[in-house]
Amino acid sequence: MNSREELDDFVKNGHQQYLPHLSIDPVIFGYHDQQLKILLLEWIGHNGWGLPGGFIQRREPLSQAANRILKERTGLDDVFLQQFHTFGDSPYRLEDQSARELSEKLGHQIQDSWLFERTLSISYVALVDYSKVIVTTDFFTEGYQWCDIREIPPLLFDQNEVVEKALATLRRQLFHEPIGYNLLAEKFTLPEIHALYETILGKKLDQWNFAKKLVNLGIIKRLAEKRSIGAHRSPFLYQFEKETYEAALEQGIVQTY
Amino acid sequence: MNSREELDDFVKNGHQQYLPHLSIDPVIFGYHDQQLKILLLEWIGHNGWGLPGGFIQRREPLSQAANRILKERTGLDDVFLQQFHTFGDSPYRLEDQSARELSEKLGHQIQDSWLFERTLSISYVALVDYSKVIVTTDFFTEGYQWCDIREIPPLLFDQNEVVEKALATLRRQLFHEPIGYNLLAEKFTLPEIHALYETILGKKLDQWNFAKKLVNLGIIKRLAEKRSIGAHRSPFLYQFEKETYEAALEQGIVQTY
DNA sequence: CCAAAAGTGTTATTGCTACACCCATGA
DNA sequence: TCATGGGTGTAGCAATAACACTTTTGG
Repeated sequence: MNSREELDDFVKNGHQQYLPHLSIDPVIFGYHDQQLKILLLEWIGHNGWGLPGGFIQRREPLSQAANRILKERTGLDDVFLQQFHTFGDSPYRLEDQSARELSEKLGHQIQDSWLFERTLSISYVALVDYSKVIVTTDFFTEGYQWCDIREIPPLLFDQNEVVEKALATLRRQLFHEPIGYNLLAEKFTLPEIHALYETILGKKLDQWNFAKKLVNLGIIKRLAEKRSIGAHRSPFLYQFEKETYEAALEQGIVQTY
Repeated sequence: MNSREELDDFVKNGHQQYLPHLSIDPVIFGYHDQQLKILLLEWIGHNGWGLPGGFIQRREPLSQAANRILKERTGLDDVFLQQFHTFGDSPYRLEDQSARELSEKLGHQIQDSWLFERTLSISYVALVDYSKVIVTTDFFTEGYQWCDIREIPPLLFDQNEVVEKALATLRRQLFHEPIGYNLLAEKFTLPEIHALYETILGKKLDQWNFAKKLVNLGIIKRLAEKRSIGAHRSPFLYQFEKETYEAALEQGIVQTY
């Protein structure tokens, strides 16, 4: 996967397998232990951090490509993954400079490559448990970090803007879908989901009101069981209400006048 | 613009000017006189209706391309236009069949064209006053209709799904932005904007509650003036609050827990 | 003065916020 | 029995929905 020959071939002939001018760039949020981070990859040459990305195979459905790319980088399947915007305005994306720089870093002297052409970025948000992720870097990257969302460094191209919009999307979705699906165990306690929401939203939420709202909206329901957590009162267990949520997905939010 | 030579050239060499594999397909909603319609174009050969569309010039920013395409078809500038999804999953979009059919209809025998390749569709919603529109068809279309949204016929490719999602987007936006901006005069009456909202949402709204909410949200404000409308009480005039709305645009909807 | 259109008021209900308070548990 | 974390109640306020009511206007 990483030999120089394969890389050369990818740079020169990748467009036979992949659609040119398009990339999929997922912003992968990782939650664990009340911390929210995003996955950044280090470009070869140590000159900058950027989002993971990938290309769409010529006959591969778009959403399948997004899932494949997520799996290639994280090893994970079946997580929250949602398209949120296609970026094609930034001046950075209009210049071939970016890919040319990359070429220099690689030590290649390639003048023509599909990678040097203008590329629009179809962006997705993903949300995973980063303690379960095994990161695999790609051709152009050789290191990674899970970076706290409050400490994001300047990224390549226009990706800081992409990350911002991704976070806004994630926060909005929180109110309309059971996003914690793959972050919490099948049965979870109120304090657990409460911490998750607080961390993603970046603010304190009243426990009681929070619980009442989630239950009222029909997103979660309380079970009869409790969990023993040692030296304290045993919390009830909850589950996501999958039917309610899927119905809500159909309709979207129905605000009324 | 419509000669056979030009068309031939476009089919054969258009990819030198435009990005292949990508199209912009705006769903153009037209409102007038309490009717909501969408613009459909008739494919050459009278075999089906579809959405207007266009391609992105190689060095043209995406949003500029969307605006250009809207202007080319409708003659209008500066209207509500918003990207909502990039479609790349439908089986129709994966087959080259679609463009090949088109070629047959054109009477051409072209075997290879960038137009025959897989194309992802970056879709936009637009909202215009259809009484102000002068429709111009493109290379591949030769007729048009403003079709009531309740009577949409089967469309080409996966475009029925696109239209549905567009309408959902439009209805959602209604609560977050002063969408009527280009549909109503600068100063308008409550009954006018009320009718607009009812028509777009497809349901009755209580006048009084509606007005109170819009004013509370700070989207519109009442002026001191009234308009004389003949044999009835003179309604007050209102204006959009542009500052409030642009601030709201930045933040998105801030739901709280 | 009447019909139609526009605008106003009022109430019941719901939901949200912000607290204060009580319970369970093992050290 | 105490510290800690978990769960409950409620009062006050704001938003909402439904509906009845009043005002304006030209004919």
